[in-house]
Amino acid sequence: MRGDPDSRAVRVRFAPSPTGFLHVGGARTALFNWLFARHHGGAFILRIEDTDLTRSTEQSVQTILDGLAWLEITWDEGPFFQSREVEAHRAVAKRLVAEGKAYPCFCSPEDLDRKRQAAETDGAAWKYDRTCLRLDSAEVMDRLTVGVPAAIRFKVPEGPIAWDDLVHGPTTFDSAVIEDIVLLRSDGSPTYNLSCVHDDIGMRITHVIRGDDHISNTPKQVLLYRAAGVEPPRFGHLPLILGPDKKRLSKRHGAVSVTEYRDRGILPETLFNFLTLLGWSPGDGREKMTRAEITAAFTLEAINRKGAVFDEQKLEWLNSQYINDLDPTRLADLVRDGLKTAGLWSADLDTPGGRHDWYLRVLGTLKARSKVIGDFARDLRPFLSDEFDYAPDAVEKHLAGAKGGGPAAVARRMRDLRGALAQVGEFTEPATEEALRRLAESKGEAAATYIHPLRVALVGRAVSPGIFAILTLIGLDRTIARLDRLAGFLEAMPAVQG
RNA sequence: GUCCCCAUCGUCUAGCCUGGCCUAGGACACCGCCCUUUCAAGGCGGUAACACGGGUUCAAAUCCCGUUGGGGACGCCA
Repeated sequence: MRGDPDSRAVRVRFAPSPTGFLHVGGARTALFNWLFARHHGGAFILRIEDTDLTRSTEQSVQTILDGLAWLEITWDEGPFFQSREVEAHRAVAKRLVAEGKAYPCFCSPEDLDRKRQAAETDGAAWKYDRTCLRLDSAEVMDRLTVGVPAAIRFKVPEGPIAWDDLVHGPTTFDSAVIEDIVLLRSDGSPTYNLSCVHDDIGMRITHVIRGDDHISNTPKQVLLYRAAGVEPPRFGHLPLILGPDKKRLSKRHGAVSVTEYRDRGILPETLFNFLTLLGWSPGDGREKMTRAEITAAFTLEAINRKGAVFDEQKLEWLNSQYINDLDPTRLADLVRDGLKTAGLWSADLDTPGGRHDWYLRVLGTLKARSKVIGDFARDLRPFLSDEFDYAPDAVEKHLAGAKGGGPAAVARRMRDLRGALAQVGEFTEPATEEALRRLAESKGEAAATYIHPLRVALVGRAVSPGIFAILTLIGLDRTIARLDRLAGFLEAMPAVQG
């Protein structure tokens, strides 16, 4: 009931201020609006709230647009720029003054700051003291004609303010705790609450869905709707996204911008799905869902009232699931840039007939254990280049360790293995596996004592996909070369170790 | 400080509106076992929560009140 849209077609908006990047919190707000619109076949409108000219930048607008596009949160109308409506906003403020619902305020920001600070040291709550409301009209005229800078304040009427929140249910404020809202700054520029209400009316917004941090703005806006003689839209306040310390997610928690997650190798479908699960669930236990499934299941009444901690580990888990589902061609597209910066890229990886098919097979074996796209540049190195280091933990565990009998014993096994592998007719997984196992058996040793050092020789690490898959992907010649390189390394080891 | 919001495993949540099916279900993480070739992946299993106190009721995680705790807002920012 709470969330059911009435007979009017649903019209919602996302209204970011372009003063930085697209924050995941903002993205989630956009997402829920988008989902609500799509679920009800309504319109999703994008409005850029750039009324703070000193902080708004064109670059930030672009970043926000890019972030939304990347997440495929598409808008039906806009982007509209709030700054274009400035004249209309001023007219509204002037009309309110004429109607006696607002008044000029000559208090300087410095004066107000001083009073605020004084109140704070007294431990008292600060609220504008209406100094300028008490001015007689002659005094006001005098100051205005002399050109004393004046802001316009809305005269907050007495009485309770209530609305039925789409998420929280009935919510009430006493107007006694609300100070007279500044509508126009002394330089004549409109402020947030005025602009927001005016534009929402103009755009015929039916549901305002935004973060919990806006709850205290809502009574002010309800007042402005009343003053305009317009029925307010429905309001729904989303719980905040929190950091691990349960405080509002912010930069000090690490990555918070959509772009950072993209650059780190989180897939857009992952972030979309994950953000959706922060404060909402379909109620039937499903977690990994397509956007169509999410859209179909989405309702506002299923939204939680409690803030949700952004769990990076779960995000990466979800991402690993999505990576595993990726088709090889798209995966190759996603990995390409990372390979280029790592200097591992060559055109024949993309050329059918070149190493393309082989490359796709390599990607296929690696993807099951990858959490982020960035993992691939690291894991692909031993396949695309002969230049890679032996990881210290792998050296210690499988080359130097007493378990393998020390470097000399390892060297002997690898020498034998080199010979055995060279004898293999067809260099396939079963054939190489059989050769290795037969060798180990003939020596009365565990296959693992051959496999581990071999892995270090081939990829330089203690972890990898199945060793025989790697072996065949790397091929006989390069395997031999790598075993030789390992032999040299082992020989030098005692000296290196001191 | 004032106002507002919130309260189920460490985390995301199901259940709450319409009390009984809840000795509270799922997922991430963690631990163990299996598979095995190490880690991972996969399979199986385990540890782990109704903040507290009153009340209503035959019966409360679910309804009411209070306490405590947490968060947010208190701008001529949006």
